[in-house]
Amino acid sequence: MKYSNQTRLLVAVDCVIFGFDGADYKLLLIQRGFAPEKEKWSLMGGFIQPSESADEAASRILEQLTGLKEVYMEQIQAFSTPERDPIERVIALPYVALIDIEKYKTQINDDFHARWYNIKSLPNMIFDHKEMVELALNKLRYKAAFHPILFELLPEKFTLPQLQAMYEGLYDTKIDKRNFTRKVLSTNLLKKENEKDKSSSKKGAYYYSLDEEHYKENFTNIHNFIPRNEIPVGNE
Amino acid sequence: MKYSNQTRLLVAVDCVIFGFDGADYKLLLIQRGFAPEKEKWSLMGGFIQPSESADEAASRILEQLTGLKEVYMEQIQAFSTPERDPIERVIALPYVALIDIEKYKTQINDDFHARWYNIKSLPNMIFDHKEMVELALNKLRYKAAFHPILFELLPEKFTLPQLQAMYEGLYDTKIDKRNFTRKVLSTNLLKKENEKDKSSSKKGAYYYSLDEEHYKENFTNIHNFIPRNEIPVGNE
DNA sequence: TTTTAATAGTGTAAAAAATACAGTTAATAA
DNA sequence: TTATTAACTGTATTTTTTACACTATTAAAA
Repeated sequence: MKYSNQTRLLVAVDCVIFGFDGADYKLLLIQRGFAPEKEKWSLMGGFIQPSESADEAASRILEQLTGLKEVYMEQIQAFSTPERDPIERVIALPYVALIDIEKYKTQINDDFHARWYNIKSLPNMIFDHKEMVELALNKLRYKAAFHPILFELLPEKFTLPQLQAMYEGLYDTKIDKRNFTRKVLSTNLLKKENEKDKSSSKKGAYYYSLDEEHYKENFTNIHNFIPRNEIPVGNE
Repeated sequence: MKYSNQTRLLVAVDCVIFGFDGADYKLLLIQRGFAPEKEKWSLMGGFIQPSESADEAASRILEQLTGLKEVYMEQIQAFSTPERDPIERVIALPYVALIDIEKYKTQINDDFHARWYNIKSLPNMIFDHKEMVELALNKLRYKAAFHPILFELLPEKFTLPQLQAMYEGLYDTKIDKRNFTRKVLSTNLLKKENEKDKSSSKKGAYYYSLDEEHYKENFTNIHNFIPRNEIPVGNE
């Protein structure tokens, strides 16, 4: 038994995969292997299969490209205009994924000719993928203003200067070091390690790591790492 | 030309339509007119047609039931588990809609046997519609904590006690009247009218209305009408 | 006419949070 | 030993938020 006289459509998920390399935000793009727009740059995506939910499809597709499982992903608004794909109508469910850029470097799947692009100089992309990236970035800026999601971009151990650079990069602003440190440490989300990162200064900066338990418990709480006047006007 | 060897699916939008009657939040439900689950309560929904986007479908479906156009609507996360509809797989895109309950009362479309239910005593609903409502409520609570969206539920003229009752109802809490008034008026979103609502007190409460221009300009800004400790842990 | 009752309206002091701001420390390299 | 470079740290001020209670208005009742 089926619903009759209704049109069925292709439904795809597209992964907007962000990384942070210590200085810049990067987006992982692939070179599309098939027509139309063969060899143009594209988000990694795929059609939802009969056996899987959208979340499962997104995880599958992310793993296919990066080898990574259990990645922080979040669905954003569907893209659904009838003509967005010239071949055939496809409803796209975009997912924002935040990964530790180092974890991907080890596992390059050459099948897709993937490449990290600086988000400030993105290539032309197929269809409406650029819009998806813009929406994803707005969402990320909005959400990161209140929730500590950016930690997903960092390796297990990181320094406060790295953390601050990550926030400064996302909002393209300078934040006062003393105020930033105070706010971050007051959340008790971080544990100080007895080890320094000497790679970027003579003095060296202490490593910190996430207090995983506290992090999970307080993930959905409202935090405020960035100054009031840098909080973006909200797209969500 | 088509994408080959891919499964096409039905895609529906479902409208989670909220109203506020001065005391309680209400949800507009319909009695499903066809199998399966005929006569069970359901969100108003429908399949996306070939010519329309999801947003357009949601607007069409909302108008079909309520007669209202240009209603505040927002898409929330897709529901996509393969078995959610027993007849056939359907991907559902739920939309939250906020309407002035008075505007609907005048235009009851009897075809759907629609009814307002208090959100505190919802009937059994088909499929996963209850989950959609829960998700929509969480989203509403979260968003309304930072953005002045609840005004969409009020008529053109409303009083401060009404406004406060609406916020208190959503968060199921009591808010200090003086602090609430100060915060609300400091946004300059409201214009005081020279007229009182005498229906709920002898003294009468002054009507206020939205300063439409200021409202639209500041809609996406971050506001804070509710006390810090009532801000919900975030689902978004 | 006076009293009662019920809700609307209003201000201030204290606490908490956010901001602005600059000198000292540590370690390597010269 | 000195110079260089980035990490680290504290306080005073401003802004925001909170806590808290009495007066005003008017219709209805006495």
